[in-house]
Parts: sequence; structure tokens; C-alpha cells
Amino acid sequence: MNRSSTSPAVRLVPATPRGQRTRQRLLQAAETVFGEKGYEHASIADITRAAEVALGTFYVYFPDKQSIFVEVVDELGARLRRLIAEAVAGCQGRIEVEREGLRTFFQFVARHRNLYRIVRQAEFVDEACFRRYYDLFARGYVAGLERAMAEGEVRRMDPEALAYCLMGLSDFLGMRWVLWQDEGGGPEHVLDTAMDFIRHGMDARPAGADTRSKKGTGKVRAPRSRKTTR
Amino acid sequence: MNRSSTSPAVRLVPATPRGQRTRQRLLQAAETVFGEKGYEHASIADITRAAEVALGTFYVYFPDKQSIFVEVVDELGARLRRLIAEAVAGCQGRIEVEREGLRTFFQFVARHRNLYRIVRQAEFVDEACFRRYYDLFARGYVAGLERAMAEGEVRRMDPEALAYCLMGLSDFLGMRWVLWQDEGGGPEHVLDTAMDFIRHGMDARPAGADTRSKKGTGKVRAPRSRKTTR
Amino acid sequence: MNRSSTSPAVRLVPATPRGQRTRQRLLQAAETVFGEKGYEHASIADITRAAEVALGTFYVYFPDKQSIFVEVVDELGARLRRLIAEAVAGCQGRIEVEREGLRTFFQFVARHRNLYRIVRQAEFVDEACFRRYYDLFARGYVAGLERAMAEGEVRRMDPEALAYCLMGLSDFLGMRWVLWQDEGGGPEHVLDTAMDFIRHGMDARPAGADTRSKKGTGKVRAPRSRKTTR
Amino acid sequence: MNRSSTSPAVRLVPATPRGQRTRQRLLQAAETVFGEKGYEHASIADITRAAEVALGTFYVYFPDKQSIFVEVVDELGARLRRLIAEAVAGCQGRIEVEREGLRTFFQFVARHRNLYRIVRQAEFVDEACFRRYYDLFARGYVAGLERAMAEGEVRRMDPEALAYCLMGLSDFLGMRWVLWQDEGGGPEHVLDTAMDFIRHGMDARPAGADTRSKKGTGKVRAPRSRKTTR
DNA sequence: CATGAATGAGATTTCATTCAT
DNA sequence: AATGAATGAAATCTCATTCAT
Repeated sequence: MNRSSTSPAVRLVPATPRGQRTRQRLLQAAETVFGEKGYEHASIADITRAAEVALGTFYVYFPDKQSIFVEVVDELGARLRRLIAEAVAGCQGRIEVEREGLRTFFQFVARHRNLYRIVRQAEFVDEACFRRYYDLFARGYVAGLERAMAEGEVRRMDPEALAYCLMGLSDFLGMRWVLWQDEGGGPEHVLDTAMDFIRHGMDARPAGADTRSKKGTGKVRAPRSRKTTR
Repeated sequence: MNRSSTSPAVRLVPATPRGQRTRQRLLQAAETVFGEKGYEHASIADITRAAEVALGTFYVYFPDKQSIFVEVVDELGARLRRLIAEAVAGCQGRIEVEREGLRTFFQFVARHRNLYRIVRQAEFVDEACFRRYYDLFARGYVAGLERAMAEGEVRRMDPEALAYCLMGLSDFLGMRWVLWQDEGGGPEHVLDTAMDFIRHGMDARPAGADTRSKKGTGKVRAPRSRKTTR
Repeated sequence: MNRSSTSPAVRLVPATPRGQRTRQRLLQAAETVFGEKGYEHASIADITRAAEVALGTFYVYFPDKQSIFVEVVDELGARLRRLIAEAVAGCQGRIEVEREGLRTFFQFVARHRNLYRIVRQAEFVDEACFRRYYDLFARGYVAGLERAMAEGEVRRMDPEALAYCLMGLSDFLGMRWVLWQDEGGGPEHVLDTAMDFIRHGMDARPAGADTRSKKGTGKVRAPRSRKTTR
Repeated sequence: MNRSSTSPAVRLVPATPRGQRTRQRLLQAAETVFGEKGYEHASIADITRAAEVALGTFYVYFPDKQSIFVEVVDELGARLRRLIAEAVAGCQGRIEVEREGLRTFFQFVARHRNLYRIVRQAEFVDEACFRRYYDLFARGYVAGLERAMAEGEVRRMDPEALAYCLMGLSDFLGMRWVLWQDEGGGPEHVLDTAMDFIRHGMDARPAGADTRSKKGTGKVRAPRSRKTTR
């Protein structure tokens, strides 16, 4: 139970274009079905039905249910990371990066309401895939934070720990106010609150001297060229 | 799939002491088995085997698999909340409360390494039970934070949003440094980093002169540069 | 393919008499079905249908198709060996033993026309079980032959090799004249021929007193020109 | 199940040399694969993979799985019969023929260790093919034996029954000492024992003085007592 | 209370064969 | 001739739940 591959498995690419199309159809269908029913309750038959191919066709492209699931998760993660990287590309300052990243994440969740269900299932389907999902996010985060620390924009602290703080915080807010919503001021309000917390939490001039002297140091950094890999 | 009861079902308590014992045995076995195999892969037979009772006996105490699972989750949550409440009872100041709460949580996770697996499964088994788990935590949190805000110890902000920030952050740190550990300075170091982030994040005097004097520890240990860029 | 257990697996005996009955019904049905359709073409459903129990009931008593098959083979072998042992018990002299054994075997084959099909399938289902079948026969044979040799009734020769000669010969005659029959004088005639061959083949006095008298014929041919079409 | 053709089907030979090569490759691959996995577990895909051609190519040369199997069996039988006929061609006397035939058979089995598996599978795939295999052997045998009986070299007895005796005996010895081997003096020793049994079994002078002197090797090694009681 | 036999729906997986290219 | 994608029937096995004892 929970065989787990340390690295994303090599995926055979079908020889013909027709095959490629079918494979894509299956992946798309799988994302939908896994999101709706959850991994355990999603049957291969559900997937092929959604993809409008015969049951046996599934096994032409994937050896089993786990494989296609892992691929779905990996792709979902890659897509989200790419999206955030793009959204954050033009930002000025780490705070802006954080806000933009968080906003993009909330949007993604709103559009892919099954993201949580899928990623969290991964923990039980393929532990390595699950960890990989967060690990890859953390790497980008860490790189960006280290740069910000080097430039004096963010207080010096363990960047990976900080990254997991920010990821956990985003994750829970997205769950509570995008997925569960109902009441509560909605994403925008929560985003403001979160940013208030985050800004102070990582500010390079937490309190005291800087602040006070803020006047003098007024110039503060001039963080150019963000290019946060994230 | 995922019938979800809005409120925790009423649980019958067996009349005889022998019955009570059997019921407890089943609950205990269920926690272990669910933690090890996950809800879907855990069979009633696994549970009764672990509890050393006959298969049919299960249905004397629980109407179905879902029920015992929900009860396991609810009890786990209650136990953890109680533990934290006790640990935090004697604390001075919100920061100390946070630190003690986080430490207690880490300890609990270390001792109940299947906590995450069980709680997260709940999302797919009984959505209401899952939300209840976090909601009950959040309530306690909110109450505490509101008090701290009233006393001017914590900056005024949406207490529920702040609660979810703190819960998410704890959750991810526990996952990364208690469950997955391997490298990284370990819970203590992470605890310090997290507290640094939290303190400043919610400090009532974000750039207050006091701060400095208030916490001697304020300087925050110099985090060995991670170089996690990897 | 062809997992093979070195020794006959331990068989759990059902707790209740009702269970025992069901188990026997399954074994009986399995023998019939395997004999008729062959191992590969016999489905578990065929067996449960023949036994008049539900499909799932099969798995209460046997972990898989292979297990019940192995048990069928083992029991078939045991039954046949017991039968032969009994038939041979009162015989005088090894020749009589051989004849009686052969006759009993032919009878058994006539009554269990699926014996061959079942045993031979074993080679592909569980190699160990297959060998065990012949090995257990051989042991009994060897013991008997050694005794006969010690008593000067049978010529001294490797008893195991002789046992396999006799087993192979019986096997093929049974196949040809009991199973395939059609023409050919039928079992009795073949039995006589076989006994003639066997008697001389293992006679302790290959060139005994008789021969001497026969001396006249002694010179015999000088057969060149083989060209045995064979 | 077990459609059986009464006579070997007519086989189309491909027009082009390239086609012929492909067909041969398939036959060769089939022999290997059937031998390794058994008929039922060998898939057409296994065969085409081993032959390094595409799946569809199979059906250019064979109408179905059964057909190629039957052809493999028929060819294997023909090859073995031809080999034995050649080996036996120059022999003097029936005994020598038997010995040479047996030796050749053992050699063939040693080199084609899957012979047994393949032939025996035939019983379940195509009964006619299976019988044909033995029948063709028996015919050659009978012809040779009748000649030897006519020449007074072999005792008069039903030649077909004798043929099946000899075939069964060879079959079992080959199985036990060539395929299973492990202990036991090995083919040579067994060959001597078998020949001792056979010679006396069919000798025209059942107790002829000659015999004794005829074969120096007659002494037969003293077989270590088995002690296999049972 | 406790037991364990029985059920049958449902899920995954295999594979011979067809067919369009 | 050769290819390889597509099919769908069939088979094995699991397991929550029921029920008679």
C-alpha cells in the first residue's frame, strides 16, 4: 500500500499523434474524475468513460491507476508553479511578490476546486509524489527568499522554515476562504489580513531602531531585478 | 461517497463493563489500522483482528466503518485540544502561549505519527468531520486571540484569518520537520524560526521600541544559512 | 507464473461443521471443473456454481485458484496411492503386486477420467506439487522394490530408476488404452503384454535354469540392415 | 476450449523471402515463449516482442494463437523423430537401437528443456495435435519392433503396447533424470539401468544364457539404498 | 454479547483480435 | 508487408455487511 517512486517515472510517449491525443484525453479525464470522486472511489472505468475511450485503452497508456494519478498531480503542481512564477515576474519587492503569489494561488484554487482533494490524496497514493509537490514549491520559495534576505528586504531566518510557514498559511487560507468560504470577508479581505501578518512577520526592520530611524534610512533598498524563480 | 453528518453522532455507550472494554479495544485498534493502511485500505476485518475480537462483534458497537472512523478523528482532535489547553494554561503572554502550543503540537505529532494521515483521510470520508476538526481548533484560537487583542498584546486583525494562518503554519512545519524531518535543524530550531515569524507577524507594536526591551531573546539566533537553493 | 511451494501448504480447517461441509463441497466441485475445463479455463465462478455457493464464499476457504488446485491434486494422489496400497496388500510376490497395482491404476483412471488432465496441469500451476505427486509414488515403489530385491525376487538395479520405468510405462498405457482406447485389445490384453514385459524386465533370474534348456534356440539371428524406421 | 483439428492444417508459405524470414522468427520466438510461460500465459504480444516484429504482424502469418502453437509442436516432434532416426540408422541389433534412441532423446531434452512443457500443454490446447505427437512416434516404433520380432530378436508381443511401454519409460526417465536431475547417477547410469530392464523385458530368449555374457556392462552399479520407506 | 460463515456487487487487469494507416 | 492503437469480454479478488447460532 502506497508504493512510492522516488522520482517521477519516465513516461512513454505514444508513437502516433492519434495516440498522443488519446493519452491527453485520459489525463484530462483523470483530473476531473479524481477531483470529483477521490482516488479510491474513482474507477478506471469512470476515467475511460469520461475520456470516451474503451476500458482497455487505458492500459495502452498507463500501467495502472496509480501511474496516471501521479502524472496528474505532477502536472497540476507544475502548472500552478508556472502560473505563479509568471504572475510574480514583474513584481517590485518581496511583499508584492507574496501578495501576487497568494492571489494567484487563490485564483487557481477557485478555478480548480479539486486541487486540494487531488494533492491530499497523493499522500496516500504515492508518498514521494506528495512530498515532491511541496518540495518543488519550497525550492522556488527558498530561492526567492534567500535573494530577498541578501538584499536586506527580508529578515534573516531559516528560509526553508519560512517557506513552509508561508506555504502552510496559504494552504489553510485557501481551504478556509476559497473552498469553504460561506461567510468571512472573502478572499480579498483575507488576503489583506494575511499580508499584514506576513509583512510584519518577515520585515527586515521588525521593530525598533530602523523604524524609528526610518526617516534617516528612508532611502531603504532599491530592489531591482526580481526575477524570483519561485 | 462521503456521506457527511453535520454534527457528531450520538454514541451509545455499552451497558456492561465488558462491552465498554471491547468498544475501547475496537477504537484503539481502529486508530492504529487507519493510521497504517489508510481508511480505504483498512478493512473491518483488519480492525477486529487487531482488536482480537470476531468480525461480527464490530457491528455490535458501530453501525459501519465510517462511524468508527469519525469517532477516532473526533477523539484524536479532542485529545490534542485538551493537551494543548493544559500546556498553555499557565503561560504568560500570547507569545508564550503560541510557543507552548506549537511545542505541544509537535510533541503530539511525534508520538502519534499517524495523526496527519488520519485527519487528512477525513476529508474524503466525512467532510463535516474534517471541517469540524479544524473548526473546533479555530474557535479556541479565535477566543484566545481576541482576548490578546483586547489586551493590546496582539495587533487588531481578523482573528479567524489569523487563526488559520497560525494553524496552517503549524501544520506544515509539523509535517516537514516532525514527520519528514531528515535534515533541517529539527523541531527546536524550527520552533524558534516560526516564533520569530509569528511574534513579529502579530506583534501589537509592529515597529515598537518596546519590543527590543520586552524580549531579551529578540535577537533571534543567526540561522545557519541554508543554501537550500538546491 | 508458476509460484511453487516446496511443501504442501498448511490448510486451515473451518471452525464449524457447516464450514467444513462447504469446504468439502468446493473441493469436490473443483475436481470436477478442473477435470472438465482444465485449470486455465476453469474459473472460480465455475467452481462456486458447481458447489452451489456464492462467489465470495470461495475466498473464505481458499486464498486463490492455485491453492484449491494444489489441494485437489494432493488429495487425488493420496487417494490413488491408498487404493493401490490396499489392493496390493494381500498379494503374493512382486509380480502379483505389479499386476494388481497396474489393474487398480487402470480402474482408477477409468473412473476418474480427468486424473491425467488434472495431474498434468499441475506441471504448469505448481511445479512442486507436480513433482510431489510422482515423488510420493516413487517412494512407495522404491520401498517395495528394495524389499523384493532383498528377497531375491527382483534383479538388483537402481530401484528409483526402475520405479520411474514402471510408472512411466503404466502412465502411457493408461493414457493409450484407458483414456484413448478405441481399438486395441483393451485394458486386459494390454495388462498381459505389460506384465510379460515387466516380469522379464525385472526377473531375478534373467537367464535362469529355464534358459539353459532353451539353449537349443540360443544361436539366434545375425540381424544386419537395421533401417529402423522407428 | 480445445478446438482440435484432426489433421495438421495446411500451412501457407509466404511468397517473399522476407516474409519467410519473419514467419520463421515468429515460430522460433513462439517456441521459446511457450516453453517459458506456458501456452495460456504466453501472449501474442510476448511472441511478437521476442520476434521483434509488431503485434499486428503476427496475424499476417497465423490466424490465431492456437495455430502457431500446433505448428511449434508438430515441428518439434518431427525434428526429434528425424534426429532419432538418424542416430539409430547405423545400429546393430534392436538393443543397440533402443540405447541409441534413448540417448538421443535424453540429449534432445537436455538441449530443449522446454520440450516437455510444450508437448504437455498440447493436451489442453489441441488434443489431436497431442495424440498425433505420440502416435507418430508409436508408428515408427511399431514398425521397428515388428521387424525385430519377425527376425526373432524381440519376443513376440503386441508391438503397439510394447511401443507405449518404451515411450512411457523413456518419457519418465527423461523427466526425472534430465529435467529434474539433482541427485541420482545422471543420464548415463539411468540409461544403463533402463537398458538392463528393457533388454530383459523384450529379449526373445527371456532367460537366455547369452544375455549374461553379451553385455559386459550388465553388472549394473549397486544402487545406494534409498531408505525412502513410505 | 459474541461469533464466523455467507453473500454478491464492484474494481482492476489481461489479452486475443480487429482495423485503419 | 508491417504497424500499433483500440476494443471489450472475461477473470480474479476484496470486503462491507447480514444473519443464524
